[in-house]
Parts: sequence; structure tokens; C-alpha cells
Amino acid sequence: MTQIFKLLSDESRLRIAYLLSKEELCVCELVGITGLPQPKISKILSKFRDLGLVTDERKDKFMFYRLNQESHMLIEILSYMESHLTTYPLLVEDRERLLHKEDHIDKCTLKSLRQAN
Amino acid sequence: MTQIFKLLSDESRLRIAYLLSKEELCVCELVGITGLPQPKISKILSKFRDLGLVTDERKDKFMFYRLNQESHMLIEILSYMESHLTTYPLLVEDRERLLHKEDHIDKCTLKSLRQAN
DNA sequence: TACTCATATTCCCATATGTGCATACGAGTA
DNA sequence: TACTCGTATGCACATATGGGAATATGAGTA
Repeated sequence: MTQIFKLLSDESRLRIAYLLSKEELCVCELVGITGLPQPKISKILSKFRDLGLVTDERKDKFMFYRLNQESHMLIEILSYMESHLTTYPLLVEDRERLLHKEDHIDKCTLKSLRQAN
Repeated sequence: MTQIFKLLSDESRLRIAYLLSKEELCVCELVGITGLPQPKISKILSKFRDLGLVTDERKDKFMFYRLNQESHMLIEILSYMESHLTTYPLLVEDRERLLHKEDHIDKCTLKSLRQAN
């Protein structure tokens, strides 16, 4: 339980957890949306994975991460955060960017791959 | 928001926050129930106070702390924890000791003071 | 004023943590 | 096999953090 709180106690981790609570995302999408350095995001995701809070799946060249649906507590806390989002503008911005994520992932080939589908 | 999660990410802080979610308590009661050293508890409570999460009130020689009722997010998280308590036996034990707290505060004069009332 | 007792603070130490950078890995492909 | 590109890992560094012991503070009281 303290582990979950610890993960959420860091702004970068909180942002990533929040974004993943919305939909599954790959590393380059998270980089594009948050603007955080890629190694940092990979490290954060590996911590999440070590604690069994996310699962990963490779699709083409991309590693997609999603919340482990068995992490009830994490999921409920994140969904609960939605109602307190105005106290955290950065998360609101992330949510906005997530809606237009195609505009933020031009540094990898995922964009054109998506457009091809 | 991250501040709240950070507070709850430490076992000692989590225990104290949980106990205070049940009822207002003074430092010596928290010492008695948790077995944690008094300076540690005072430090934790001062952190809580700095973040506006608790309020304090002196009664006789004792400083009583309670959750700030305006800390909605903290309060909701703590009440939500109740439903996941079995995953954290230590909190269950604390809850038990809280029910019989008179048995755990014999190192200060609060006990006899209470019995006098 | 001196004393008691509950609580608060300070200091020091070892350890943990986050960060940036460089680089390694690994799957697909030419 | 060599190359690309997305992702993962390792290292070094500064900083943050928790813990324990000693001590300070402060209110009440004799």
C-alpha cells in the first residue's frame, strides 16, 4: 500500500500513472505528451512493472503499457483523482495533450504508422 | 497532491494518518498505540501541520491532533483505505489498540486524567 | 522561581532517491 | 550482416530522507 502511494508521490510518476489510467500508451507517446526524457519514462515504467502495476505488450516496434487491471487500489485512486484534477493543472494539460496525442509524437514513426491504419 | 501521497508513502506516517482518521489523539496516545518513538511522532505531526492536513489543540498538558476537515482528498483516501485494510495487518493492529488505548498510555498521566473524568 | 512532564527541535549519520548522460539491447529490415 | 529506431540499462553525482539520541521549549504548578 505504501508502495503505491510512493509511486504517486512523484510528479513524473503521477503524470504517467494518470495517463495510463486513460488508455494504453507506448513509451514514445508518453515522451511526446509529457515532454519528459525517454530514459526517465522507461525507468518509471520498469518500476511500475516491478510492482505489478502495469503490463506491457509489444506491437511492431512499440512497447505499449497499460494498467494492470488487478491493481484495484491504484485504479480506484487514479479514477478518484479525476474529481480533484483542478488542483493539479499539469494533469489537466496532460489530459488535453492526450486528446491530441498525434500532434506530440512526431519524433517517432508511430504517427505515420497510425495514419496508415 | 503529490505531497499527500508522499506523506502516505511512509509506514509510520500512514499509521498516524490512519489513526487520526478515526479520532483525535494526542502525542502520547500515538506513542502508546504505535510504539514509535515520541520525537518521530512529533516530527511527523509537524509535517502534517505544515501541509495544513491536521489541526492541533492543547488540552491541559496534551496536544491533541485531528485531521483538518478541509483536507477532502486525504480524508477520502483514508476512508477508502478502510476497505483495503486486510492488505495491511499493521493498520488492523493499530485499530485494535486504538479501541483499547487506555492499555497503551501508561507512560504519561493522561490515563488517570481520563479516568478522573 | 524552580520543577515536572508532554511535546518539539536540533544534530549527525547512513542510506535512499532522482537526474542526466551515455550507451546497450533487441526486433525488424535491407 | 549491418543498419535503424524504439526502448532499456548503467553509471556518477548531488540531494533528499529517515532514524536515533540528546536536548530545548513551554505550560502548568508548587
